[in-house]
Amino acid sequence: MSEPRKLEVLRAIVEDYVHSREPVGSKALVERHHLGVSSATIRNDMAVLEEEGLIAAPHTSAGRIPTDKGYRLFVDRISQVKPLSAAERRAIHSLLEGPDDVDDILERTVRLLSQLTNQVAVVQYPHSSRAVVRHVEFVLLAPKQVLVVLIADTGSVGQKVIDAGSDVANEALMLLRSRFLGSIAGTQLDLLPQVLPSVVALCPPELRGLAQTLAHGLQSLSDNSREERILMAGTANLARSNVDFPLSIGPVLEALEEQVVMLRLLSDMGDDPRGVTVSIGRENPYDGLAEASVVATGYGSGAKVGILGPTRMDYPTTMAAVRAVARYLSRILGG
Amino acid sequence: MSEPRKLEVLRAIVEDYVHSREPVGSKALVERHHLGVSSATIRNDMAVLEEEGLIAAPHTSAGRIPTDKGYRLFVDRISQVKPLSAAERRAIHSLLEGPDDVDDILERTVRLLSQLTNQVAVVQYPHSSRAVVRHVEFVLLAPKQVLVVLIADTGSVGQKVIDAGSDVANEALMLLRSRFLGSIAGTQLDLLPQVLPSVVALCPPELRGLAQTLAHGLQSLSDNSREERILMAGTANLARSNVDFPLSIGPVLEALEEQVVMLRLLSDMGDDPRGVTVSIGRENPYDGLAEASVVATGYGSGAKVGILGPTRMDYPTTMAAVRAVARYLSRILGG
DNA sequence: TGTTAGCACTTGGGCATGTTGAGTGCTAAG
DNA sequence: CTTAGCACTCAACATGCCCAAGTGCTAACA
Repeated sequence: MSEPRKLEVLRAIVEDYVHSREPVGSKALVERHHLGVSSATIRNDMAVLEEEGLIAAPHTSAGRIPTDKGYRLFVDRISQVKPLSAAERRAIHSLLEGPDDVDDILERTVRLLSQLTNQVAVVQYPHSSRAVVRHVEFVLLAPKQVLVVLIADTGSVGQKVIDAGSDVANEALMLLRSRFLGSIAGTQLDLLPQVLPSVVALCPPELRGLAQTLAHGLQSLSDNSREERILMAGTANLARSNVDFPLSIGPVLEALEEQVVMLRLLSDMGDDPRGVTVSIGRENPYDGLAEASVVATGYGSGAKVGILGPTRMDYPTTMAAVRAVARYLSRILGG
Repeated sequence: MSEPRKLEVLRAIVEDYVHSREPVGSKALVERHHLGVSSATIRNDMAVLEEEGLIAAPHTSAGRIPTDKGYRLFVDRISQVKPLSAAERRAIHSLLEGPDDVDDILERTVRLLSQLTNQVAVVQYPHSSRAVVRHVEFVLLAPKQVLVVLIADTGSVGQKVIDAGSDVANEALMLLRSRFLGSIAGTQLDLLPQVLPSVVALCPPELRGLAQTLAHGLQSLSDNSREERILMAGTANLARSNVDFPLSIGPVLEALEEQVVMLRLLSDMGDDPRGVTVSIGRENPYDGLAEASVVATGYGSGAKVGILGPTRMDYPTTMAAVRAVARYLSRILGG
């Protein structure tokens, strides 16, 4: 038995199955692909593939479908990246236009990616650990309520309403604002916990209580901006692509709603800087995603973009789309 | 035939059907509810109800199920609000605790409401048309990039990165900041379009170009904050509640993803200040929601909260939950 | 006039049975 | 190592049958 042909057979099975959504048999295989051998030979090859756990038969007399392991081998060794169509290139390119606002860009990115792949697209907000404090603002909303705003040089803005406990004088607030601003402007967000206490200590004693509260607010804002968030689009694709072949959609929706789960998932995936990473079926750390695959890659300074879909998906095309989108995203947001 | 009994029969049908998910027949009806008459009588009543379009039979020899019109009559005239359980009250009450931040509160609200009702919960951000400018901030991110921040007295913060075209001096920016701040602090957001031009006109000629750009940014921010957004949770409930009985979930997910559709839907619903409004099945203006119902009500100063679920839902309980949550929400966010 | 019992009729769902066709594994020959 | 041939398996489909649930109608009744 020839090793190359065995792989060729696996490829054919994967491709046919992805396309037809039905178990594929030896006969159909020789007809649709010009492998130069008979169906009997294919059958032998398939028996070997099955022994190796790369394909499986749903029941005795049906064709074979790829296993998770089979898909894994497929994406690792067999598949070649498909070039994007002109229309797709154009669509991605148009991402370059429009406002620079991070939220806007990410929003459009997920929409685009979900349309491109017909899957659920997910994007993680850019990491801001290297972000630096640019501006601090305290705004008195009500006698005892202060709005704390923290602006980073990345353009990300965090806001939070805090309860001061007692009435706050606007002058005091302005004083504290310039104190804080003077001391922490230019400081990395993740260094704030170390810097803030000393700022508080230097405040006039009568303002120290308020300063403490405000410092607390600022810190939780910086935590918050480091706390990663995700954006997604295309959940309807889950329902569409599974009319015939039910990947049970409930658990998947649950996973998608739990940002924590998705974040964990994305960050657990290796970060091969050259290409996209794929996590297939039961490889996923979350049970609800046992029938789903995630195709993701990093962009910019380490955040992830990707898609989630049924294990039975068109990996080459999907991978190409994810990679292309990530590249453009890096370019726009600046590496 | 007695009119009250007819309604009683309809109520029984709705309740049984919601509970069992199966067409309900005359015999089962007399067994489960102590209507004082025989099944034959019920059959007569049912024939009338069917003639009036309130119930329908899926096929000749099956029980009846309520039509959209039947549900409508049910919620309008028959159903009585169910009191919430103690646990539910407690859950809602705990909403009162925790930070005052609008985003946080709304986030927790949708989660709670989706758990309470086992449906998809939706909440509209509070209207801010009456909001007033509290603060304006311009931050130089890069030589030609300015971050414009607009803070309203409601605590809502809008941000936007704008491209200045040419290099910007920080001093100029600070000057403009105090000009703008002085002129528009206290102005209602929706009056900005009228006020901003005069501010620009009063600027020193050499800064007028920049001022114009900034004014433009501010205005689009105010538009943006008036532009309404929604938050939702519990989409997984769609899948769960429909394992047996398929409301085709795809179109519904699509609708949910299109904020425009949902906003339209919510605002099209009347705003009965005393109670919740229900839109049933084909009453919905969006085709994808032909098998879905929306239960919503206003809170605070006119924004909506509600849930979306299959037409076959437990209206009394759901309505009670929505109403209760809306009340608490109003209380927290202030009327 | 409204209610009831009785009954003939309809029909979807469950079940047992039969048939088909795709697909397999094995064997023996090339 | 490949191939043709063949017996075998089994899901999917079809057919026929029966049953239970449910209806509509009619005639009797209060």
